[in-house]
Amino acid sequence: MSLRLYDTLTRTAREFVPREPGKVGIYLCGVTVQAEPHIGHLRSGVSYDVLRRWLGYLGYQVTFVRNITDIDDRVLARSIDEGVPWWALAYHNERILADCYATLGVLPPTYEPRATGHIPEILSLIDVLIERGHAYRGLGGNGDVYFDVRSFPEYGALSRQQVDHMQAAEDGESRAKRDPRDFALWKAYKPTEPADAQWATPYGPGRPGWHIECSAMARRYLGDEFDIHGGGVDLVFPHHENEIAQSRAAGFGFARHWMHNGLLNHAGEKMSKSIGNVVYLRTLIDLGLRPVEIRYYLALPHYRSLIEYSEPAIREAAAAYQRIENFVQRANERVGQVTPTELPPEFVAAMNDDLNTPKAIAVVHDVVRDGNAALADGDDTSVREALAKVRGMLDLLGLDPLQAPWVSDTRGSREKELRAVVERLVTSTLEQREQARARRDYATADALRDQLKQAGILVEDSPRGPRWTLAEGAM
RNA sequence: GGCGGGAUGGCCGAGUGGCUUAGGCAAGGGCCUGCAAAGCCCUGUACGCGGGUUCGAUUCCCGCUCCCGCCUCCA
Repeated sequence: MSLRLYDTLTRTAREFVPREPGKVGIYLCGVTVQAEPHIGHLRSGVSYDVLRRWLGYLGYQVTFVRNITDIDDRVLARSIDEGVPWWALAYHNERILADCYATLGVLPPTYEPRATGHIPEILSLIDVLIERGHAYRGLGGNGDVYFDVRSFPEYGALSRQQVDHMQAAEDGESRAKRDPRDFALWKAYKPTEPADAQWATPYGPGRPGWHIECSAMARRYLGDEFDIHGGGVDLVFPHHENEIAQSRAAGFGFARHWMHNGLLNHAGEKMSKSIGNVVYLRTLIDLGLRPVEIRYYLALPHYRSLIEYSEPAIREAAAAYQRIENFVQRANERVGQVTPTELPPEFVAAMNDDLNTPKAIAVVHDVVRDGNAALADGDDTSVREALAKVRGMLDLLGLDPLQAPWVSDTRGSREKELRAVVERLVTSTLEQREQARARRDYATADALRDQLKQAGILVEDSPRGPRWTLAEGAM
């Protein structure tokens, strides 16, 4: 069974055929680091992380490039507002972004290039476009360089727009353009911008336009042609359309497959700083949600569907994840480490069908149910089998509770010792409780259980004796 | 105005021309338990509205309503 992925260019789910057998190159439009990322940005990160893990499962060697836009109008504007250097602002937010990704278990990309680190690549691409007659210097010598949309007949193919039907941008530079729809490859330095936000070039001092960096960096790390290009649906036009125009007009094959994730809305609108409806990762953590639960929430709906954020919905997702996690913990206590087994075919089929994670997770729940029944029946063979399957599936979604980063690393800390101490204390109390239960002194038994609960420890009885866990929010 | 996506049971969320019509959360009933927790079993009977195609449509076609996104910075 082969992987089928929806391709925005053809508007169909197509079989994924790598350019080179066994290898996949992916370019994902990352984030402009003008501010702290919100969970909408992070959703995109999680979606493509699942894709990447799945490609790895299918045996591909994945080169995953996710860029950082560290200079653009907004970064500069904000740096002036805040009175900090634009590069300091960008780096500060880049660190927060990296931290958020790590918190949600998003694997680091193979490369994470920054726009400002690729000025030479950008300039040489612009040169090629000028040479080939697809770009020109701003009329009247304004120092900008524009892409000539009319020179590229395919323009509009991705977004299915026709140049003539587009609303012309009414920016101040329109008089310097041959056509109002032409877009800037290079932007001349303006005195209102930070003095250090400029590079000397044959066209005059300035900085790159937004779209050109992706064309330049994708080529730098993935070559003239590569497998998959991804980003949010809000990037289809103009950003990705312009990338295609730049790269293909320059003579490169560019992306063979276009993927776009759905957005995350809040209060009926797209989450965005300017609308003011943003929710941050830390907001959710302050709500008592654990990162793994947040990841589950973001990974559960199909990547192309819209998520309308709401607190009840994310809490519900947390409860659903806990059900899975409960099984994994219990089963692990019973049978311990399991050897990886083949994944359920329904799971594989769902993932191969344009990454149908809701269906795939339904399979996880099905196996969890069987596993719970096996646990109740004391059928360790079946428990072991179910656990291996569940953990295998969860691992590909980045949700295995027994895998990093969800298990705490106690190496070199005293936490391990602390745990051992708690273990001894709880065990001793539980022994007293068992003695009380044995003599049918339930008042004492219940008092001991309540005492532990007060301390944040939940006790459950089973035919195999009591079991304890840390209560939710025991901190 | 142009281009796209969507409306599924109390809620979240897949999916399908008919067959026992995902999965989860919540709810009710049962089992298990000293009680509880966890778990297992059972129950609900949904596809925005109006037409059409069809033996049969939630699923295909047409129209309508409403929502979201893009066309300006945007994952």
